[in-house]
Amino acid sequence: MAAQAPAADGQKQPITPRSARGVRTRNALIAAAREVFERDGYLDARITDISKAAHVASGSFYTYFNSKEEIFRALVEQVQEEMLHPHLRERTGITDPRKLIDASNREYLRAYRKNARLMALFEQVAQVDEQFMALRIERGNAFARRNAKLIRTLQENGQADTSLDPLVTAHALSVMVSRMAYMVFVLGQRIPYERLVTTLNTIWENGLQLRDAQD
Amino acid sequence: MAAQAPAADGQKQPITPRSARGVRTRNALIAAAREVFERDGYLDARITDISKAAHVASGSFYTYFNSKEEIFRALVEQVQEEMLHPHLRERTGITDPRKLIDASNREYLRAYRKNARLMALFEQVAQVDEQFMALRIERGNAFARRNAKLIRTLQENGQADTSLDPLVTAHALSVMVSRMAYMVFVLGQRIPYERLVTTLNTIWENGLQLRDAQD
Amino acid sequence: MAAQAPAADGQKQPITPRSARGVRTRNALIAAAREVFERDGYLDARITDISKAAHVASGSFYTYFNSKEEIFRALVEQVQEEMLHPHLRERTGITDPRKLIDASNREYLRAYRKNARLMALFEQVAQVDEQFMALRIERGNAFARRNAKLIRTLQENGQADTSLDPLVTAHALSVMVSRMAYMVFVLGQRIPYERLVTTLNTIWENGLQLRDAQD
Amino acid sequence: MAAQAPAADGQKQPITPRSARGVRTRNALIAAAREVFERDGYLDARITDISKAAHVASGSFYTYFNSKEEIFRALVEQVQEEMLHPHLRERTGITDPRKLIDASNREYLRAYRKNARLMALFEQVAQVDEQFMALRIERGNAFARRNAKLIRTLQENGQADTSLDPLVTAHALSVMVSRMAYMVFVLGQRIPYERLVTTLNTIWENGLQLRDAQD
DNA sequence: TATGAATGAGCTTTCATTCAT
DNA sequence: TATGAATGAAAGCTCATTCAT
Repeated sequence: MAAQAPAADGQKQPITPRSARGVRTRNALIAAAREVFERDGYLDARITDISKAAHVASGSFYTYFNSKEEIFRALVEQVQEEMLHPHLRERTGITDPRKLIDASNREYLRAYRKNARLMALFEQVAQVDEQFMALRIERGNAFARRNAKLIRTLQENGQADTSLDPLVTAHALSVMVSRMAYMVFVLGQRIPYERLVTTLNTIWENGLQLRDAQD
Repeated sequence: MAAQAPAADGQKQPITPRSARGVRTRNALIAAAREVFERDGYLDARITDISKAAHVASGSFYTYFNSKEEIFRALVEQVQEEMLHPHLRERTGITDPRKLIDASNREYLRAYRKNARLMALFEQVAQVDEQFMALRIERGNAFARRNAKLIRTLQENGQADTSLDPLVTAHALSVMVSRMAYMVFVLGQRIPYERLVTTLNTIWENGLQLRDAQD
Repeated sequence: MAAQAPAADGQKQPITPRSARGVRTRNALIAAAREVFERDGYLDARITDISKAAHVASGSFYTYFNSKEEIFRALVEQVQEEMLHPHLRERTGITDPRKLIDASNREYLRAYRKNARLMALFEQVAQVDEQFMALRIERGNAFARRNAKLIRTLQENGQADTSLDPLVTAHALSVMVSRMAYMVFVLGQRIPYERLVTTLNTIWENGLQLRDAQD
Repeated sequence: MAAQAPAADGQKQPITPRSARGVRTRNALIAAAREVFERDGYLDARITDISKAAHVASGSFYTYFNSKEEIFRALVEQVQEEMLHPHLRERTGITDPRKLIDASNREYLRAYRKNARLMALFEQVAQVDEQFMALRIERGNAFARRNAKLIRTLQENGQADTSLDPLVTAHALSVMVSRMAYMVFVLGQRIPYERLVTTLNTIWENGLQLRDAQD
């Protein structure tokens, strides 16, 4: 009958801010975290520095977060809201596979380039934090499943190589794109943007042996 | 604290063992490092633990290495000797592109699977140590350049899609394979081995639009 | 170990206390440092012991200082404020050279005796820390220059041996006094105080061949 | 009846070399110690470095010495033999006080300058090693007693100021000379050599109010 | 809520000294 | 005697986390 259980499960007290000031402080901390993480890397970022960057006393950090992991997760959530779009097909109505592939790749690469420092950070954290790694894996799987469905449809329509395993293929083509994005935008491999897009598009299309519908 | 400069004759002391016993100890340390790194991860590995695993006193570590980085590098060098093979084509005499692709992918995936924990470790360290990352990039570039040359030849012989940029394509197909290896053997994505090989082979072949020589 | 450079914004963290409590702690550390330095000597003093003597945790030391050198320098500064007096002549109005010499020597020896342990410490640190040695040299030079001026005036008035180089003489007579102070008050050479003063006075006077103004 | 007691008093076994090789090694170590001490300072000198400089295995050090102190003492002894001269008066037959003072000061300053690095070292070690400090004190006292005797004689002959305490005066004039030598030859105070000698001579003579014998 | 100082576990690193060969 | 590696006690220093105000 208790409307609100008293949160307490042995942990401390990370608050959900009640006052406007609290909200501001919490947001300042998240913004500062992003700044410090991107500048120093996740591992070298000290909680102290985050507080300092947020112009907040070092102890105040613990009013809202229990650890570096926790604020990182908060940061990820916030960023995700910004980066999350409804699915391309639904959004744009594109049905031509070639156009869909092109649009997807372009959208992905553009977003990656724009948030390159953040993506580098995610890559780093995945190597360090198992939970975050698990999150990425799950996200990758979901994405691959979606693409697998598309491939399967194309195969059924006689538009794609039926010898390919849809799910494995979806994984392979996805990691190819994301890894190239990493190589170019994070590691700085010098490949002109348009050539990158075109090449990836072509490998997708060739790889699937995409052809126009038989109808 | 020191009135005078610290004797400075370059670096510290790490020696190359002169006695048989020294060689044994150094090797024991490297073996222990591998064990500890694979078990605890690079970041959580403590020098103390490496010494302990090698059954030597903590200070003995510093007889041969100055830091975790340094012993890691020594480990990499040692492993590389084991893993380094002459190039496949030269070694096997295979010239048929399909067979070459198949043989390459099989060899790579087999080696990756066999050393999966080590590869996971490398992935982690690359995120943490700039020098090591640079090393991998350079190695990746060299590998891609070799493959690009092969692709260019195929294009010239009319055996491959000439609209593809050879170097970018080489990079893309390489990262696809290596990243899938990571996904399967390190992250544990459940994909049957043979299906993995076949799918990757097919994407390579399709991707390049490989066809038999014209003549 | 760090992939990125360590945040680098110059030095480390040593802060100037903002709160009253902070001031107290910092002072407690300096007082403890003096205690430990005088007891164990500069070299054998461990930072741990200073913290212990100040009744703070070992890490608290680093809130205010980065090293033993640094706290030593803070100690010196604090002591200097206590020991610094305006110049004797200005202060007392004494003009008779004999009286001035007597007053100077007495004042110096009294202060030295009072702070003997500290002076011993300074002597030790000068042998160990180049910066501190440099400081003392400069101070000695300034003192000698002042005395040299006095000597030059006396020579011009026909009250002192004109064959003497004023600056070298000033140095020589100064080190004589300070070194005798060290010998007696630090090393424990048993010379009655009054005899010490009288002898040094006489050597000064004789040494300069001091005589009454000719007028 | 035991002709040779077995040395053992709980300490280890520092040997007096029996073989020619042993003598050579021991001497090489002492020479190397001097080199390293002068280069790095006493405190920063590591036993390891001394062995290295002597081209001897690190463990061999302990065949001849138990510690840094011990080899330092051996070094001092060896150096002393080189630097020890019979007393000036006996040696030269000089009796004129002025000439004697001049000869003494010149000899002292020349030797100091020649061995400046070593003298700097002694100064440093005295601040660190009580036994060595005691040694220097005793040596200084002996020297002062000798000079005091000379002063007393001069006073009795009416050639020196009888108001001076001979022993304190001897100390004071001695430390003046030795400290000026330190200042010039170790600390690098720029005073021309001849001016230094002359000034010190004059202060001695004036200080004692030296005059020709009355007879 | 905010502040900023205090805490102390945890790891690194050095080197004098020992010891098996 | 000589060798050169092994040992391990001692400090140093960092920073996440706590806490009194």
